Amino acid sequence: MAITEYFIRYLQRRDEIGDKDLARLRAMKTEHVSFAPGEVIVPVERIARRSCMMLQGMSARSHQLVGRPNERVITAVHVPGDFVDLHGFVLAGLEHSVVALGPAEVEFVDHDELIDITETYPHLTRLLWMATLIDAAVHRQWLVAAASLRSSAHLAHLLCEIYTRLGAVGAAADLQFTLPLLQRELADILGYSPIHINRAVRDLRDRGFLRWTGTEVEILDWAGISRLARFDPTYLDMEKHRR
Amino acid sequence: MAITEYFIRYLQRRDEIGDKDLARLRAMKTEHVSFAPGEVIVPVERIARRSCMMLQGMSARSHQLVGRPNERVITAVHVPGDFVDLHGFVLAGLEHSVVALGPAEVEFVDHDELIDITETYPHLTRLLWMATLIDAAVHRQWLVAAASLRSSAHLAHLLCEIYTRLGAVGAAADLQFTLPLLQRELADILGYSPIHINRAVRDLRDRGFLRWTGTEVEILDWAGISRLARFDPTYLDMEKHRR
DNA sequence: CGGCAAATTGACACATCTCAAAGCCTGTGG
DNA sequence: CCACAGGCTTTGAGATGTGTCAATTTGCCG
Repeated sequence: MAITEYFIRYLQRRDEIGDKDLARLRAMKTEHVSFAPGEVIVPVERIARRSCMMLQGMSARSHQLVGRPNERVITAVHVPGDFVDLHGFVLAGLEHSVVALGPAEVEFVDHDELIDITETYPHLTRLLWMATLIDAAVHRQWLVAAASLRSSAHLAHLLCEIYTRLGAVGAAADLQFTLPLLQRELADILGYSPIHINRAVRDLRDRGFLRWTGTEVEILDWAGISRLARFDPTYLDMEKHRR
Repeated sequence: MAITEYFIRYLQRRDEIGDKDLARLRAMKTEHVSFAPGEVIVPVERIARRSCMMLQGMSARSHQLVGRPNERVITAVHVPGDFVDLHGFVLAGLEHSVVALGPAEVEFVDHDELIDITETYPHLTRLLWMATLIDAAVHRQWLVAAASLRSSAHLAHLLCEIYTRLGAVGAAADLQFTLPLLQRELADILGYSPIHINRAVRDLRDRGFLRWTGTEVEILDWAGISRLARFDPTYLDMEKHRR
């Protein structure tokens, strides 16, 4: 199996990749696996031996709350092209699990491959590093959104971000996309109760910002919704730049 | 000027550093600069040419809200030993500024030094990468805390984290530390109004968890306060581990 | 001693949570 | 083809946490 072309697009959007680096990427051995909605893709573990890239569908980093077995917090959502738990390669392990949101397909990569890359391909190493830093920038933006936006605007921000990230790798266009998330999952992501999420969805619908039936979302007024969310994609670092 | 020994302690706590790597670290040229409370240490900029390490005092990553000039959100707090804006080396720039909290001293490092390290010292590179990933793990934990804790517990979590991080580099002990933060700054960090922060501080005091006068904090009941905050330092990744 | 910024307190408004119930899809089995 | 079951979505009403505004007190520094 070969590495997902989505991830190569993710990188090429942000920097030039030399022929040798590209060849090394394409030579990475990966294992393709499919998951049903809600399945655990990567469990909490102290020592990880492989990491996974998102190929189809979406996944989430899920933090179980101690002493409250029915509650969890989702701190990241991943779309095709994301190297989901690349950080598990450098950290001592993951303090969260990765779960499928809707049906999902991923490619697992052995850490042996990553060690080889970091020993011999410095520029490629910086690009992998970059991918984890963009995740961190997204975390920061979520903190900003949580502290500064009310529920409807907060939800709007998430929608703007996901659409932009899908669009960046060619997985969405024309202001339409598939969002395989239950309202309960949106609640875990944004830190509200499911009931409040429902009201926020209705609010965005009532304002004419979007159509949303089942898992299909169509944004009707991008200018309006991104203004409400104060969405500025700079943090996604999507410009080409020498790294 | 030589690199801060605090940062070396930060790394050595988490992995063995070979003699060559250590020598390379100590050979890094740095520029020592002091800042007054509230001063901008690193402005928002599209292309950074150097990064800074915290030497004394504290600093914060401050996000200015567009259209609301008097509001900001703080997404990270840095203590001695932290490589504050190392991520600016790999990203196209910073989407936030770094400001001094109280009087602060930092060491600036040219990115030329970091390029050299990433080209020639793979293990040291992974350790620098690790430092940025621990910052990201802290971001995630802040997201979890924001979504799952009420104000007093949320404030308690911040105090537990800062004390633990200070202790990890030998900058605090005996459950006492200096916290050079105004209540207004705590509000920007935790996403509450300054008035509500005040109530949370009083609550923690009233419960007998701590003494807090001016910038001096003394924790009287570590077990109690860390239970309230559901504080588990695993995310700080403070165990030795081959990276 | 005076002045100013920060910390503290009170009262009320608003956002969000919880509990409870009703409506709506979708898959399944008769 | 219909009836049912189960999970998800939607709605309502009251409780709680937090924000805002206004005023007072404290503490520091000139």
